[in-house]
Amino acid sequence: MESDDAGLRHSDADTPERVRRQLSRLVGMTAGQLRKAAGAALAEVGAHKDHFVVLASLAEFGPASQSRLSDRTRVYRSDLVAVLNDLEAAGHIQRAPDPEDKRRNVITVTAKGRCRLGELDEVLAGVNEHVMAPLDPAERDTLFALLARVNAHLADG
Amino acid sequence: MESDDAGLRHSDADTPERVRRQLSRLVGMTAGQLRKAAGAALAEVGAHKDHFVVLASLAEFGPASQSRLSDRTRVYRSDLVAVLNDLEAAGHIQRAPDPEDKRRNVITVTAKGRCRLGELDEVLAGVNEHVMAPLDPAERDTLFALLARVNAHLADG
DNA sequence: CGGATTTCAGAGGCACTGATATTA
DNA sequence: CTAATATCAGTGCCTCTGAAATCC
Repeated sequence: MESDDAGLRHSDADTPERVRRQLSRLVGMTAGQLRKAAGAALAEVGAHKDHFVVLASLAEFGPASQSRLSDRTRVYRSDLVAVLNDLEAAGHIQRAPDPEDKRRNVITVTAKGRCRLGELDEVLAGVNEHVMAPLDPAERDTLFALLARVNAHLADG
Repeated sequence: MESDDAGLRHSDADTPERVRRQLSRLVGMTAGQLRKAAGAALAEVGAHKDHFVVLASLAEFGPASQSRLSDRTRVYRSDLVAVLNDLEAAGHIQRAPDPEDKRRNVITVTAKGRCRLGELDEVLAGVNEHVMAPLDPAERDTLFALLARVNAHLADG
């Protein structure tokens, strides 16, 4: 079908084919736009990408130390500190010293935090809907599946 | 078919579904990995992403002022200066004052520059092959087309 | 002692803005 | 005077590294 490569041809008349066939460029440009869209939407409600990820991980998998949270969310330990400071100041999480190991903090999501998570989830659902508007449901699944395969392949090697 | 969402399920057991269904996260992670792969491969031959883009644009569309080059490549005017300094020092391009408008420099790719472009193209072709290894040709086309459509849609709005 | 955890301080890449000097 | 060009300086976001302090 012609529509398969229509997107490619319509993209940049000023971009050489050599450049256009670089997946890294196309993915990079798209990532930048998505980051901007999600970042702006979250900023409107005073939130950040990592706030959402951390709250979601705590809500779904339960309390954890900062180290384990870092592993689960792929937010670096160093950066996690500021994120947790924000969430704690807003009353969305609680930081309590672990009685069994005084090196650790046990992070727990509060009721207010779960509410906040719902709010951020709605905001991001709106962004997702806007971003994937040109794709029908089957195409969205396909896009996710293809990206996930490339992603998993690169994570291994 | 089950294989359609297999990639999704196999991705992160530690990642909440709320997070996993954010396209911005999946695209962002993939972009990071691709950037690393391409960046490392180019660094091995002493090159940079923008060197390739600039050489390709000059080779395909001919000489241009820095301002026009910036428009064509989407490399900012400010950042383009350093890129052109590198390329000029290596003898890959020539910077000559425009006789018709003394504000402008006319940038021309040299024979050595065309040779360099071929070299970088091969390097990046290898990266592309490695990165898209798990996808068959039809899937690669589909991925490009879907991303291009999302991309074009976001570029408009 | 070696090893894990939290924290801070900072490097480096990329996208982007602002100011300045020069010339049209 | 205005507009455009090349250049330089610097901001902000994100990924990631290194080191210090505390505790096992």
